[in-house]
Parts: sequence; C-alpha cells; structure tokens
Amino acid sequence: MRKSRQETEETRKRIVKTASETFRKSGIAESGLKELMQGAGLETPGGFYKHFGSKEELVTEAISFSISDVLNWMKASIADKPPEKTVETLVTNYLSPKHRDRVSAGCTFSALGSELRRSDDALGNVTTAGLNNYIALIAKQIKHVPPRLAKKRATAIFSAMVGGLILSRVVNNATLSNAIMKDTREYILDAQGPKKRVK
Amino acid sequence: MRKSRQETEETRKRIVKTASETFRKSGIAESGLKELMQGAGLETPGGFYKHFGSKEELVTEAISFSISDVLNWMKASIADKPPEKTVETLVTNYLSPKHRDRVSAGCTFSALGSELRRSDDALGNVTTAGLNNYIALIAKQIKHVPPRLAKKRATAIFSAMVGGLILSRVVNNATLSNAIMKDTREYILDAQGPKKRVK
DNA sequence: TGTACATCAGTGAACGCGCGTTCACTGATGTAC
DNA sequence: TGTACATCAGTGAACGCGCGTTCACTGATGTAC
Repeated sequence: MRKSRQETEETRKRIVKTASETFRKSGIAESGLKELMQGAGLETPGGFYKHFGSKEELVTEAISFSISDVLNWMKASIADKPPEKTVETLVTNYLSPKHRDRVSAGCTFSALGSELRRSDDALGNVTTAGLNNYIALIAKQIKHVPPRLAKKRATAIFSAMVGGLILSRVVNNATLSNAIMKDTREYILDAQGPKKRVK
Repeated sequence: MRKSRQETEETRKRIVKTASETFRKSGIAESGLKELMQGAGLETPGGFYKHFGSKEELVTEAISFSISDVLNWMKASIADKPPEKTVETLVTNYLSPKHRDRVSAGCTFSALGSELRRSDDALGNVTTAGLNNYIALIAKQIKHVPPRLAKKRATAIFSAMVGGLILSRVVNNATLSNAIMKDTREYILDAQGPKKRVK
C-alpha cells in the first residue's frame, strides 16, 4: 500500500507534531514509538523506520519543531501590541493558567527542562540555539537600555519565566500554583516597569 | 544470611541516599532497581522488597530525603553569615558552577522539575511541602519588608534560581551557561539590593 | 548462660511485559517506454 | 495515452533486552525457655 509523495510528507509532519506534543506531555523516555505512531494515525510501529532512522532522530526533530513553534506563538502574540507592552504580554501569557495547563502545546524548556540536560550533541545544539532565540526575542522588547544589558536582563527574565512555570506545575495545590505564577510575573514586571523602585 | 537490625537500618538508608543521587543525576524512569541496589552495595535487585513495597515508594522517600538534604545545606550555608548577606549567599551558591556541575547532590527541583510534574498524590504532597519550606527560608532572609511581600518576592526569586540553573544545564556551551547563571544572579541581587534602582 | 527454634535480609533465577528495532510481505504509486 | 515493471509506505509478527516484581532458598540474627 504505497502512499503518494504528498501523503508521505504529511505523515512525516504528523509524526513530528504528535511526538512533540506527547514528549512535552509525558516525557521523552515515557513516550513509546507504538503510542506515537498511533497518535499519528498509523496502525503499527513498523512504519516509523520509513521516516526516521531511530527514535533519537525523531526526538531531535520533534524538540526542534516545538521550540520553533512556541517561538512563533510568542512572536505572534506581540505582533499587534504597542512596543511598551510587549514584555508584559510575553511574561503574562507565559505565566498564565492557560499555558500551565496546556503542557503539550507549551514551552519545551518548561515541559522537558530537566530531561533535555541528558541530550546528545545534535539535540544539545538544537536546544542551545533555541534558547538563544528566545532570549533574543525578549531582549529586543527591552527598550531604552543598551543591547548588551537588555540581553542580560532578558536572560534573567526568561530564567524566572521557566522556573516559575515549572514550579507552578510541580505543586499539588491550585492556590499555591497560581501564587507562584502571579508573584513571579509581578516581580519581573515590577523590576522591568517604568515606575521608580527604591530598595 | 540474615542481617542485624542495625545493618538493616543502615542498608535502608544507603538505598534511599543512593536513589536520591541517581534519580537526580539520571532521572527517575531511567534509574533501574538493579542499578540502585548495586549502588547501595547489594548484589541483586531481589532484596529491595525487604525494604520497600515498590519502586514508587522508594521514589517518594528518596525525593523527600533530597529535598530536606538541600534545604539543610542551604540553612548551613547562611548560618554564619550576617543577616544582610544571607540572600546574596543563597543566590550565589545556588547559581554557581559548583552547584550546576554536581547534579546528583544538588537541588531536586532543578534536577527533576519537569519529571516531578507527573507524580502521584504522595509525591506531590512531598514536593509541595518542600517547595513551601524553600520559599519560607528565602522569605525569612528578606528584611525591612512586610512578611507577605517578602514571601511573594521569595517565591519569584526561587523561580528565577530554579529556571536559571535548569537553563544553564540544558545548554551546550560553557560561556552561555555561565552567562545564564551570572545574569540571573545579578538580576535578583540588583532588584534585591540596598542601592536605588531607577527604571 | 546455653540451647533450639523462628525470623528474615539478601541471593539468584525466573516471571510477564513493553521497549526499540528488524523484516518479509502487500499493493498502490511512480517511472520507463 | 497505455502498459509493464520497479519502488516503497505501511502492516504485522517477531527479535533481544531490560524493566519491576516474585519466589524458593540460605544461613546469620533474634527470641524463648
């Protein structure tokens, strides 16, 4: 039952997309190929190897996809905002119950941060390049500050965003979870905001 | 070859300690019982069930142990410091190459953050209670500010610490890794410090 | 205090299970003329 | 444009492997008298 070139290409894309969502939701080691292939609409895991050489190869591609996907989502979210509101929009959307509760469509670093540490070279390059893009996007929104300092601040802000989201998901308690997001959001926006802060 | 009560107790403690280190280093799913038992000095995995009912039970106890252990390490690190230096000490030690490179002895939230999300009730309670203790410890160091605000700030600061450490470990590039820690450290201490900040 | 028996920590082999991967096969698609 | 053949996406069963867990067994430790 050979498939047309277009169908083959679509299947491949579906496998990558499904994998990127399943990995974020359940973890990489916990996501089996059988499950991934069924999620992509295939009956059996055997067909996987017509598209990829190994699971590791899919992991690299799926992580790369999800990192780009979320970056595009961030860019789109600020496209129609006035320049002085873009940092606030990025931070508020990131540290929101909606993002927290949609792990499978959310930020890769928050979803898989502690697993990506144990990655091979190819995947390490993908995550490193991806992180640089996120930092650069945030840095570009920080005005009235030299670019070097903007980048340093953007790095710290993204650290707080990732840590806040991870902790809000670890916790057993809805009130605490919301408080973590709110406190982190306000901390960033307060430090960032136009009003003076003393001490 | 029955063991004495004291030996049995020591073996149990060794299993918990080894497991807490191996989990942090390699992940929970990736750490097999055979490996854990050998790390604790036992020949075979069979003896495990004389100490624990299941792997899940050990996971809960090992995570609980490592969370307390790191909290004690933090408390000890500031015991001999003047009050106005304790926040700086906590942040600087946490966001340091030494901590980054010693995953197996380091903070549980940074080492396993994205895996702890998928935990059962018992483990969820342990991590939630643990996180509250970390936040309380930091909050107690923030002087000249009402306790409610100190707790909010401590929450955000710990988010930044965890996120910064995780990102510094994900990255492939030593320079970037060090920059993430430095930028996050300075961001926190600058917002926290005694000198005025405008904008 | 000494002896007889019960307990149980740890061994080592085995269990079923799901994993990633391989492979013979099918039959629609693509290619050559 | 039509026909004959080659290609290959996907199926389904099987592979070896390591997982968590179970269990009969051993022999030193603990208990009872």
